[in-house]
Amino acid sequence: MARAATTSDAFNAVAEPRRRAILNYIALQERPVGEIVDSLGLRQPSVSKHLRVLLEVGLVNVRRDGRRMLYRTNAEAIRPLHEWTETFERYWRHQLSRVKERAERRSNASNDAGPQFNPRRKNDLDGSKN
Amino acid sequence: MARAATTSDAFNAVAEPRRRAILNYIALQERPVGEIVDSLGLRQPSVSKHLRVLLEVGLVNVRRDGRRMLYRTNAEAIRPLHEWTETFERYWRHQLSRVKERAERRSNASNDAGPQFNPRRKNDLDGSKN
DNA sequence: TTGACATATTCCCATATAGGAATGTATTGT
DNA sequence: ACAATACATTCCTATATGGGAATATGTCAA
Repeated sequence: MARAATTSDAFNAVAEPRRRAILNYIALQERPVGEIVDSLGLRQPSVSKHLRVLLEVGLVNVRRDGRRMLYRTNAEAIRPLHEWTETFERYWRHQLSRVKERAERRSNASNDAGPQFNPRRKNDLDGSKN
Repeated sequence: MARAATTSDAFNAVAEPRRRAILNYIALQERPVGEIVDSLGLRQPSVSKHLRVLLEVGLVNVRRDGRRMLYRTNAEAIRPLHEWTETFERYWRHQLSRVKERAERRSNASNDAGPQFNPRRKNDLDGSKN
């Protein structure tokens, strides 16, 4: 299977940084595509495509105004993300102290797992086969 | 260009629902991989791969305990997501009322853009030569 | 050492991008 | 009708995925 579609939910849709930038930009006021293009320095087709994704997952609303299309963030659709992240809020409150403890212990003995992320290098230099 | 790597940041990493499930599961207590596998009903290699992604973006920590690897959510890494979504909180506070207004206006006249998402069907049935 | 247990990694592949370029469509003004 | 404006869509392509299956790696126990 491949990665889930960007249009499958808000989580996937906002994974793309430009889409977040767009959402930020049109959160307060509805804006025509052209303004988004100019303000964010993206190409027009690119913006249209991003807006399409955002529209499909309900993260923005549109309204036509003459030849222009006015888009605006639908903040309500961001709420699920907010709520999911919120469930972790109480954990990081507690963890701040715990991290400090670790750092201090580390200055003495070394009984931990070492670097958090230290994968075997892809091209190792020793002569091991494979 | 293709989509950004799942390991490029927390936003991309948590776009995958199973990774969120894992983060939820190991938020309170560190757990060995096998428990995650059993509890979430996923395959072991799959869980290992997801944990690898989460580890690369700092969303989990690991520690070895004998033959087992104990993983735990690093809530601190979720904070950026929380903060980003938080900036929209004040918007949905205001929008609840606005949505209601719309719905009411809709019962009378129809001056809006119609359905929010109503794309041209992919395989149209009329004889138009594309 | 050997075997069992716990995890990690590799290989293969169908699928979904996101950008660039080109083109299509809708709306307005003349 | 026609040109201009504002967007949307299509086509193409390099790239990254996530699952399945198989295999590798690491650790403990006898």
